[in-house]
Amino acid sequence: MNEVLQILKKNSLSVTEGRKKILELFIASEGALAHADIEKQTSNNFDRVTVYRTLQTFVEKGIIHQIPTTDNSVLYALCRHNCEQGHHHDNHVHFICSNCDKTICLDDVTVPQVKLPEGFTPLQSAMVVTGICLDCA
Amino acid sequence: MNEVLQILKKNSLSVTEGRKKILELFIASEGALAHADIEKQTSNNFDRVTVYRTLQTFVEKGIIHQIPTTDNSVLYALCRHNCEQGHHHDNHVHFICSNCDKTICLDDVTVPQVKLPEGFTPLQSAMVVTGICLDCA
DNA sequence: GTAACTGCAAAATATTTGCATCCTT
DNA sequence: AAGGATGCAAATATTTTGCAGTTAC
Repeated sequence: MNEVLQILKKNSLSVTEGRKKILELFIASEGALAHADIEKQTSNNFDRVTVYRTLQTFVEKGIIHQIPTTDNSVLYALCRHNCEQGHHHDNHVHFICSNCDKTICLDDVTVPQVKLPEGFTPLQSAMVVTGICLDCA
Repeated sequence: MNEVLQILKKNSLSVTEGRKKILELFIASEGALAHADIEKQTSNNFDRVTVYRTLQTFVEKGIIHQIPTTDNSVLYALCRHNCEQGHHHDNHVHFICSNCDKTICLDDVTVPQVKLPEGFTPLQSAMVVTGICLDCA
């Protein structure tokens, strides 16, 4: 059984063309995708609304996670490790290339712990590094 | 001369009611503000478009910076240290309280360096920690 | 007086919702 | 067959742009 089917089955989602196609895009892409990217590559096949709803479902199920950005776009990427429904373990660093604008999940770079001031309790950390990526160096 | 005027003068911006009011909001707020927050607190005085343009100007001048979030909102906060036009030094950690939803700049907690894979050159780092804040503990 | 800032109107974009129809299981 | 997923239309929300009038310096 291929990866796409496995993921959908595991999360008890029905297997539909739209979900398969969008999952394939994520698997094919090294990095993260914006809603617009996905829409562009599926517009002949699916409605924009379907893309919205599919992404929302995937986030809820813990299949993809959202990546923080400073502009007002939202980026999504596959959860590679340990994500369960309602409880993301998205503790790797994201890298945004200021040259090619691609966002890359550095799965092997974990977000370091920081010491917070007295009284603050951390639950989750996210880190985004901007710079020049491997391909643009 | 008060702080608001100082900031505007230093960045050679003309002193207008809108800019003064918005800057005051930032200074009064411990944390970060969303466009919607600002609009809510100024809607009797200023047009929504003015808020957009003022925030944009402030970001360009390095007076405020944008904070990455995972939902698709954009948050802004005053740059306390060393920000110059076109070159933000926004290297402190941001804390988002999952209880009260406030975003707080932890100015004294600097973003740690991470070791990136071969070939990646970092230029800037941002870090967002989610958890329970001082007031909600 | 001049350049810059603002408000208003409107365009362009992005997101959400309702409902009828179709597909997966 | 039944529940869930999709497409379409339309309602909302968000952001941008143009231009005329006003304000700061």
